[in-house]
Amino acid sequence: MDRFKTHVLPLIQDQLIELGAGHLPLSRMLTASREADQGDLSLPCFGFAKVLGQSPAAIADSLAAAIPPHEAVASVRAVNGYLNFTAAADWMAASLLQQSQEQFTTDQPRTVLIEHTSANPNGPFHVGRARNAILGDTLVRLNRLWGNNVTAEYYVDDMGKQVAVLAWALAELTPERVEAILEEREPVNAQWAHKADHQRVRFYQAAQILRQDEEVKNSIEEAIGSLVHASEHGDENVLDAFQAAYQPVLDGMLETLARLGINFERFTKESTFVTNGDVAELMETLQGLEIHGEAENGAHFLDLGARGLKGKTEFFYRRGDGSSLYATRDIAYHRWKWQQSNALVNVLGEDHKLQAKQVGLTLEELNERRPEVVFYSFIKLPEGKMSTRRGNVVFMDDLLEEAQAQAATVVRELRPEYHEEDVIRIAEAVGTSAVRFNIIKVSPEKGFTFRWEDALTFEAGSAPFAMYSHTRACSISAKVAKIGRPQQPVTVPSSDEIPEGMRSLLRALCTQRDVLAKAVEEHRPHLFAEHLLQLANAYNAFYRDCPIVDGDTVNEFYFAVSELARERLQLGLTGLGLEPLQNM
RNA sequence: GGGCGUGUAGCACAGCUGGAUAAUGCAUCGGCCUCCUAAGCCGAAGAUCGCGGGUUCGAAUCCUGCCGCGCCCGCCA
Repeated sequence: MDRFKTHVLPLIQDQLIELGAGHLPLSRMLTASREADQGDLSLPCFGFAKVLGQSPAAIADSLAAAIPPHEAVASVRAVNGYLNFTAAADWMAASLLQQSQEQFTTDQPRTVLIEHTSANPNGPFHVGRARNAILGDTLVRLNRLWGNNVTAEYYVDDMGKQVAVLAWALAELTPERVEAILEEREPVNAQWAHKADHQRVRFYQAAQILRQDEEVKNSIEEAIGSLVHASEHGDENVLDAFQAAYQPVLDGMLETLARLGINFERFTKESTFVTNGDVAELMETLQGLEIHGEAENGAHFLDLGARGLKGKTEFFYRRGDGSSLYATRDIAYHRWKWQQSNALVNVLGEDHKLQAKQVGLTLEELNERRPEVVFYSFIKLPEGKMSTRRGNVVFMDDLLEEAQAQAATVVRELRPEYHEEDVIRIAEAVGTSAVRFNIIKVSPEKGFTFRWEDALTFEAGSAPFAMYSHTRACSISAKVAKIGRPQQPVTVPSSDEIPEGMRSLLRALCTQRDVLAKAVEEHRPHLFAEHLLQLANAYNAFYRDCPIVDGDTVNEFYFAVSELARERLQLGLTGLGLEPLQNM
């Protein structure tokens, strides 16, 4: 509706200048109407009352009377001090049918580096980690849809304690010992027994249990501590051993993510910045800063209280032994990232808020910009927080398998005529899409409790609902293709010949681009998800009210609108990582 | 204790850069398959917007106090 606004704005502006209120920020005041029956754009006239010395209702009335007719405007009405504009259906249809691809994407594309997921490679991907990956990948997709040039990057934590624990366990424990330690827990799901992430996490979990054991914990701690120490000083043998330990796990995790349609262009290892000297150079630079401080044992910190940080203001970036900390490496990483891209977006769990603030303030201290960060609240289970260490998790592999199975049950029931291979293909698309949508439709800062019954809903308000509208459009498309008829130009009928069911569809099609722009600029994919449901819903009303094929005759105008909607539904589904099936 | 976030119908959730009758889905109740796929459509009922104060012509939205929940406050990652 931004295009509608560009037509309406000058019409009002001229009248306001005449009335003597031309200086007010009209563009900001003219906003989308809240209810569909109010129109498309509304101008509250309360703000003019004081300046003009008249009641809002009187101002709205006189504006309504003075606005000249315009092809884009169906009606201007004054209601309760509001001036409501309704877009003309024929104008919407005509401008939508003319719009080219270039007009849909941004005219100022950015180069954006989006870092997301970056989960420690110590075990299978679980639902608790999924919000990051799904949020991040959706941001990647929406940015691309908007015309931005995007790199999706996974920052591999290849030198921390978690990897050290994994490497230690793989070197020191036998499979038999591991299973003996874990006998209280559920065994590995046989279906995933071949996947290294599921195999190796057992070693990790066993080690975590041993680390609690009074008899051996000291010696283990010492062994792991020396591994961590060596990795932080860039010991290549240790780093190689770490990589040998985690790479198969990471590969397993990526296999899971790929099933959800999530892929990365680049993997950057944390240790890179230690071995190439960036971290050492960074620490030297930080030492020269005005806010630098040193503790008794030789550890270094910055006093970020001087830069507005509240609470604990000392930010330690160097240990007493001279080694770096995770945040220090993260700063080096960010300086490197700024050389790759002119916009940085990070997707982080809310537990990283303080850390991100420290990194951001330090980057500013170094005359770099801070990245844009999208924080999300954790996904918990009804029983509580998920944890790989404790083993109370829902693995993504299990969830996707279950989703597919449930979807297959539905398909078999609804479409008994389908062949089994089609059932599986459709069920896979429906299952993975439903899982993604269930998570992406909720705004990230909201706490999220994972429930099987929510994740596996295929009704209105879910991914399959939107996918279903798309298949309806596809089947019309196929039906029309089969009829085969001479190509003729589409003529848009006058507004009063356009049924109500089509109006809501035209409106939804008109607002899609505005919503995409907002979702991308504000990093809020759920807005776009919400809109896709609206679009699908509007398509269903159109489908009901506007029969396209009647025997051998095709209503060309309806068909053109249906085709546009089909393309836009497909675009919306793809943008959210949902699979646009032809039939389901 | 301090910082950040969150609290909206039975459940889940949108709206939060102030504006009209607080949107949507599930669940509940009723209607629609000789008709382009009913994973759909139409309708009904359901909300002291956590509680108290304040600012404003106008507050779910802004400020403030309290209460509940989450995360953080490591020379861990």
